[in-house]
Amino acid sequence: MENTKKTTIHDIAEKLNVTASTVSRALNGNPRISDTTRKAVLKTARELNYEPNQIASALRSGRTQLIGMLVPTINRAFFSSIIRGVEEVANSLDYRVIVSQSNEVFDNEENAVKAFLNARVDGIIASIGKNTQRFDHYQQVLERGLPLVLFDRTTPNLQTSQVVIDDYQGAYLATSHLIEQGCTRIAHFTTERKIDIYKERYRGYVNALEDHGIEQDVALVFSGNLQLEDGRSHAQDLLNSGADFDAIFSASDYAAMGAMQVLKEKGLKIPQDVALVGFLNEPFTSFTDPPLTSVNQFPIEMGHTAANLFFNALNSEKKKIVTKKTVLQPELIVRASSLKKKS
Amino acid sequence: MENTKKTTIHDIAEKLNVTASTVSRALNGNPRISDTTRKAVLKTARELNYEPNQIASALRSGRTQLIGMLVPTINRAFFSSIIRGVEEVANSLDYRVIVSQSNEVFDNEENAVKAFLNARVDGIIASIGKNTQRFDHYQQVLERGLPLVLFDRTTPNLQTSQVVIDDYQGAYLATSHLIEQGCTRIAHFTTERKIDIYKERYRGYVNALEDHGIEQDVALVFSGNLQLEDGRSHAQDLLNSGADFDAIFSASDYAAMGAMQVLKEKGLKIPQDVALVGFLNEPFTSFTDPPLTSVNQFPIEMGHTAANLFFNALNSEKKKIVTKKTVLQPELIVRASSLKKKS
DNA sequence: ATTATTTATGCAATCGATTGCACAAACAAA
DNA sequence: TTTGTTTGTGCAATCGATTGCATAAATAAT
Repeated sequence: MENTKKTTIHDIAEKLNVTASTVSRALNGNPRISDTTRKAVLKTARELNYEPNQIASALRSGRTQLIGMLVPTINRAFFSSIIRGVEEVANSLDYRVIVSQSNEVFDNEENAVKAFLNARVDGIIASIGKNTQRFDHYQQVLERGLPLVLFDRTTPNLQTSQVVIDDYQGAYLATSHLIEQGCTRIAHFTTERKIDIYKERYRGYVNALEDHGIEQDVALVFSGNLQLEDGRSHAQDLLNSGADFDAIFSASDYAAMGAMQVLKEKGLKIPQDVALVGFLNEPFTSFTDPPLTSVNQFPIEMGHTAANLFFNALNSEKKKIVTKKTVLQPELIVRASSLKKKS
Repeated sequence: MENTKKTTIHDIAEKLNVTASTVSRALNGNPRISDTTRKAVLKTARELNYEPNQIASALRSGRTQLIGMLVPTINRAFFSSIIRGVEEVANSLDYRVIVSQSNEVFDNEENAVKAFLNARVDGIIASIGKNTQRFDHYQQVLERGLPLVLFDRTTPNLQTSQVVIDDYQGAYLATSHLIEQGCTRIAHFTTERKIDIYKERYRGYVNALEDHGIEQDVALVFSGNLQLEDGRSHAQDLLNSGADFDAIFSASDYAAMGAMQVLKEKGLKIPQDVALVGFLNEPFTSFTDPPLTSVNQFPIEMGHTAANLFFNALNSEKKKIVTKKTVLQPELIVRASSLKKKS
């Protein structure tokens, strides 16, 4: 099997009667190597089918060309798209991406970061788990002088680069849109969880109402886990409460979908009776009936941005590490579920 | 910054007045180390916050504990779920997963495999691109004696372990189900592409008709790219042709969705006028109106299986490499789009 | 022609862990 | 007691590439 013993720089060196140092330098474009030698080395390397051993290189140089990427859930469209975005930038720069998922469990998150460090990744790009309160593991990354970029779910407790979406703005846009469509009694589905993003969405909702001179009615705000089932029960509760409402802005597409189902079951027309807006622009939103208006977070672009911040940090390590917070602007994707007026 | 110079086995050795060899053996559970020494080593390791350098270990031992995973598109539910499945098994065995995507471009696929080899992964798990006709790059993996597991999109040209779904069976189930619902004029959306999976689905469709004594009408078979738009145009063509049909079995959920849209636009009732079944059980299928019957491929389980085959191959390398083809059974998820009878 | 400088390579240590072989000490068998 | 085993460690090479320092050869400066 091991007939094709891998060729090393020593094989090339031997064949050309030079040393491995010379070969190494030639291959790495060191200017102190003569043109003749360089060409000979490259030629022989090709002939012998030489492929550099990145492990050996990594051991000596300390650079593995690996990025550890940690997400809560790999197979959710938002996160897999971000992974995709990161992968695209990383690959173009000859870096590879190792992925792990925390499943929102703190221990998994901690272990994954440790595993990344043991694998000697050159840095980490991560989104924090919902229940994470301690950040020692991330702090360690920074203490080692490695780049750490947080995306979407971040924390002010870590002094490091971040990419987030302007959740406030997304919610503001969504709510304003509903108001422009003539809605005045707009319910909101949110969550009690301590993640900033939901607080921001709530704030955007409240401020948009205010700015349009609509008084907020706290009876129209419902808290839960923002899953499909939560949306269903919130909608039931809304209907049972007898409260007056003509729109729902949900901080999640799933909950919006649950509401859509219940409303349709009760014979209500969307958007005529109740206009509906979700959040995240999940792939399914364009396939519902009616298609669901939502807020696009541009996850692939977010991945690109995260990767760019990563490489910025990686290359500026010499000096002071510059931490930068990038805020991306979301876009409201208007679909039939909220379009009461012909535009 | 580099205050915390990483501790190595030599630091531990020095502190205990033994050699690095002893420390290494103690840490790796070598039985030739005395209990006292082992305990002392472990204690000191903990005290000094020792973390093994996997790169050094990899260089010497030849094992990186890395799996290269190649998919056509990271951010598609089917593939991201498979990644998730692989990650779960790999992480539990202290392996990490590097992901790359080919975007169905041959060059990308070739480069990704090369990059994996340079990173010295311990093996590769991959799904072949749609347009791939040459397999030299994969052949090289095998020649190096590395495990290679193909999933979903495989090829008979490579002698290696594979996991596939029984596409034939999935299509057979889907078609039979439509027949049981009373449909006899069942259209089929497929593609001309040379991938086995679509041929198998077509075969399942044909055989199910046959087995139920229904003559196939080739006028009801449409070929395209199985995207939403293809589904739409096939549906238009079907309607325009004036052909008699009471059901559509599409080899893709997207195309089925396109058809659903057109049929609804034309005022046809689903499933009363036309029953509809898709394939792949995309996340959106449960959110359409009516919800779309589809064939579940159990992607996470497929990932588990692929990972298990991988580790089997990895551990049996000594002897002859056993190549194993695993065929998973799909499940028909019946939803309202095809339910004409109350069950 | 002699000294100074540049240019192109070689030498040898290093990154951190692993491992075959050797060997002293402790113990068992004769 | 003497010989034979077992047990526990050490020695030193090795994995493959990188890199600071030294040096010979070639070229430039005086």
